[in-house]
Amino acid sequence: MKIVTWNVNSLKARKEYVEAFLDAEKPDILAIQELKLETDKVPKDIFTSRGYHLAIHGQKQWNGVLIASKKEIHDIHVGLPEGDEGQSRLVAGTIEGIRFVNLYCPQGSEETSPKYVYKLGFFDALISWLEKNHSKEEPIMLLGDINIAPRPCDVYWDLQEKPSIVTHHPAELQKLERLLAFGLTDLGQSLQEEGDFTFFDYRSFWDFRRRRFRYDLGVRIDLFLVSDVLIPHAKSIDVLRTWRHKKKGMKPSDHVPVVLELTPLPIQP
DNA sequence: ATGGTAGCACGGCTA
Repeated sequence: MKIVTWNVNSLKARKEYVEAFLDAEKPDILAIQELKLETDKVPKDIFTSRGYHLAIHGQKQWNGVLIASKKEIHDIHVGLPEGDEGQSRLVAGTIEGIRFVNLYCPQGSEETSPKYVYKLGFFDALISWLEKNHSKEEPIMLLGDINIAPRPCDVYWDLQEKPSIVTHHPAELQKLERLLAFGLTDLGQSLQEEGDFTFFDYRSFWDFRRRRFRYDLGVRIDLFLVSDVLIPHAKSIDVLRTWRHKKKGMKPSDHVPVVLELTPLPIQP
C-alpha cells in the first residue's frame, strides 16, 4: 500500500498539480491538508474519475482535510470536538482494517500568540479524543501536517541560538510526547535520514527568507504516527522532492508529498 | 537588516 500525506496549500490552486500527481504516483491512499475549500466545492471528480473513494472535511478559505482511497472508506468521522473551535482539521476513516486519522494541526504563529494557546489546546483535545475513541491495540495511523518537528535534527536552524521557535518548542514537544505516549511511533525517525525535511518555509524572520528549498532550509513536520501493530508493516518512507518543483508551469505546494510504503494487514475473518 | 512569497478574496489574515 502506497500511503501519501501532502499539504497542498489550496486544492483549488493545486487541482491540476494534484491530478498530475495522482496519474504519476498512483497512491492507494492520499491524505491531503489545507484544501481551503468547502466540502461541496471540492473537485471530487478528479478523484472519483480515477477510482478513489473520498472522506472530506472542508472549510472555506482556510484549513480543510480529505482522504482519497482506492479501497472503500468506512466509519468516517470529521472534526475534533472541544479542540478545533470549528476549524476543519481532522478527518478519519477505516480502510482495509486500519484507522486513518488525517490531521492538519494548527501552526501556532508565535509563542506569545493566542494561536499558540489554540495549538497547545488542540493537542490536548486530540489526546483526549484518542483515549476516548481508540485503543493503542488497534491498527491506527495518525498522518498529516502535524506542525511539530520532533527532534533537533528535524529543523534546520541552530537550536543553541533559537531553542524556543514554534514547531520545535518545549511546550509543544511536551504535547507530542504525550500524544506518542498513547502508544504511537513516529515512523520517520527510523525510516528517514536526518535532515530529510518535508516543508520549506517562505516567511517569518529575515534569516528564514528565500531560497530555503534550494538551500535545504526546512523542517520535518509531515509525519506518520502509528500504533505498534503497524510498525512491522512499514517498509519505507520517501519524500518526493521532485513534486516540490514546478511542473509544466504549475506551481508546487510549499510541502513535499511524503510516501509511506506499508504492507497490508492480514484479512480479518 | 522588518523585507520578502503564496493563497484567499479584495483588505487583511494565515501560513
